[in-house]
Amino acid sequence: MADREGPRPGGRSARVQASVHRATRALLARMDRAEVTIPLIAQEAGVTPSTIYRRWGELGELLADVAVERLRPDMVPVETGGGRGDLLAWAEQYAEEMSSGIGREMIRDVLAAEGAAGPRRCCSYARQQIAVIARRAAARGEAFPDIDAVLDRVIAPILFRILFDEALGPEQVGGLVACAFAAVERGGARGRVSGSRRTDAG
Amino acid sequence: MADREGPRPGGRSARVQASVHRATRALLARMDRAEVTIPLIAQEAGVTPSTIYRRWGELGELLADVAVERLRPDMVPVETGGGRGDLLAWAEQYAEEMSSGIGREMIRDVLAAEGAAGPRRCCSYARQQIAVIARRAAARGEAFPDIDAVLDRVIAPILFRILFDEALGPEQVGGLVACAFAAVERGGARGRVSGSRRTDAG
DNA sequence: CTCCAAACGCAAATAATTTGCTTTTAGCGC
DNA sequence: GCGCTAAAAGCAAATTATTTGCGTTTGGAG
Repeated sequence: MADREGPRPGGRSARVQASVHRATRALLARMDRAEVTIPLIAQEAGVTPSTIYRRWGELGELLADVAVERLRPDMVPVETGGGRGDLLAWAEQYAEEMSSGIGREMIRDVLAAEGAAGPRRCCSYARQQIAVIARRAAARGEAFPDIDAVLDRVIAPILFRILFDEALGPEQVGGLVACAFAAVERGGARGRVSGSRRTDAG
Repeated sequence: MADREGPRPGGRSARVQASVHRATRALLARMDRAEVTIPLIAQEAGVTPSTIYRRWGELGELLADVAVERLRPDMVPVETGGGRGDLLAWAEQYAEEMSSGIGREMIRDVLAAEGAAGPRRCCSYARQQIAVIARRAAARGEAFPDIDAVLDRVIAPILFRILFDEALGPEQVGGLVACAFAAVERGGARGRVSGSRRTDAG
């Protein structure tokens, strides 16, 4: 649970980063994304543009940085009494948040950035949330699909439809959750059909 | 099957568009994406930058335009004798192409552009290819999953892993195809678990 | 053939990005 | 606590990209 990559929280560097992030969020809320520029953000943050250029390189990297931070889950998944209900509730909320205009923009910002670090962090956020639900289910002795099966069968379709087609509604998310559970309830095994996969959670 | 959105093929407008596209592809092949700029493309295409700015607005739009065109399938899915084999072969090739460096870049370019038209076109390309396979299977009297089920269970995980995590190998793609067929072979019904969805292909 | 509107070229004006150099500041050994 | 050092920030000039107004070309319609 490292705070940020800066040297020390409280130092000037951290202060600048926080200020730039805050300014970016403020501008993003106030105006269209296409009109947000680095000089604008710099002015809003009370910082010179070259500072931002040197630190982030280009606008896309900064937007991705801000988006990843906003995408970090801030709550524990709600408890409904059963693993399936937990997953359904979480997935429905996830789909709704990601389908919103701002959610879609954040995902695209994360994907547009140069490296693969941002997308992976988002993936690991989802993994962590699902892991919490899975752990609770296991503690109750319930069957629960493998985390990667949930990623493939629930998260992947949700994001795919948002990015490439049209966002799914709650009912269709329910179908995905049912599909994820179908395999577990059929065989005694985990939900995954094919070969092994690493099980790290980020 | 419209050719392009231009007025007429052969007109000046179409010639310019073709030249710009060609120049973009050439530069993309020759140098890093981060170094490709509109003035550079204009020079390579023998066109003034303002033409590109007025037509595409920004680099991202042009890159997306070029990427969508490159993503358009240029072959009919190979026939293996059965729908399942057809789907497996097609999905494996699709996963491999999309996992490559250039494939990943094209997907990201398409997603980064402003409107939703690019991503939708890519989605409909996949739909069309799957529809071809499904039609062949139907002609043979075989059971075959609903196209949307294939999108959710095969395409979505493939793209999700490429974009957010780590690309799947052929073996794992096989697992996805098996999953898509599991529901069809279980019930007599289509592969989809939940409510209705539009069935347009394009 | 002539006209019209859309698309292009050109060049000036504006805005963004890069860069060299100076100044500030956090972390560290004394 | 006190200076030292290196990383990060500020500043301003230089470069590069983007926008824009206006004249010219061109494809299509009457």
